[in-house]
Amino acid sequence: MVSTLKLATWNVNSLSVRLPQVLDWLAAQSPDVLALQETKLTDDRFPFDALAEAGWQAQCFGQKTYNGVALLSREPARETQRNIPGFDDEQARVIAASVGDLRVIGAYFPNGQEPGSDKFAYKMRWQDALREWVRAELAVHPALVLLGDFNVAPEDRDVHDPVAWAGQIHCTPEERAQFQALLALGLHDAFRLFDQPPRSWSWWDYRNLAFRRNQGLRIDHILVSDALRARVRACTIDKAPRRNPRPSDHAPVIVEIEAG
DNA sequence: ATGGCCTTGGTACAAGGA
Repeated sequence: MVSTLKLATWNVNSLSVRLPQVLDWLAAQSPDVLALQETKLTDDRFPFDALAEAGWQAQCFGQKTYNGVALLSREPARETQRNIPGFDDEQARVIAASVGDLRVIGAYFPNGQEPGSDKFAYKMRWQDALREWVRAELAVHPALVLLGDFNVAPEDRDVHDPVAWAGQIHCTPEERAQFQALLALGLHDAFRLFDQPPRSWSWWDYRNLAFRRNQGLRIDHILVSDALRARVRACTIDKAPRRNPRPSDHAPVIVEIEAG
């Protein structure tokens, strides 16, 4: 029997609010690794105990009110790295660790707010730094997964209404070029390694009945390195948690990788 | 319609998200 590793990413929009849903989802899906974004918790408030009781190890890197990332895993994580080395950042957006034979980088990319804004410039600068660090990580760890909330819809087919969104945040040429520059390091969008249903999104606005109308964006991604590409068996978006009462606005994305 | 929802902080509403 060939065993597979299951990794997932989920922007939970407050781990305090979503903890019961995260525990339910972990029990149902039993992933090997779950990368969380927007935990919105300082590390002293991280729910280690509830997760440990359910059998999950946790590495966290949080801050008050905004951002915050974590890696949950069945097996202990090694060589944990918080944020991008050499890039001075007050915002908690990256947590990386080794699990099994994989290097796993969980990331919450800046939103960017509006093209031309200071926040957009930060989004670009942050991605320049991330890319150079990932390049170095790939040289040391060829079996690498970069997953998280990338805050970019890579192509028009990742947008429910490409005309309305043209040039808007998440859809600008600059953001899409950044995504392509990541792929150019030798990474692959795991979701697009497979035939997928049309109109597949990972985020739906809370407003306008957007989920019911399936009006969303695919902005949460899992990139796998060249060395892993042939081992990827599936990549899916799990819409079920978006149907929960009080859901996150994002759905989890899951990848299955043949064990090395 | 520069909207509509959700979360935090904090206790009214502003900021941020996408």
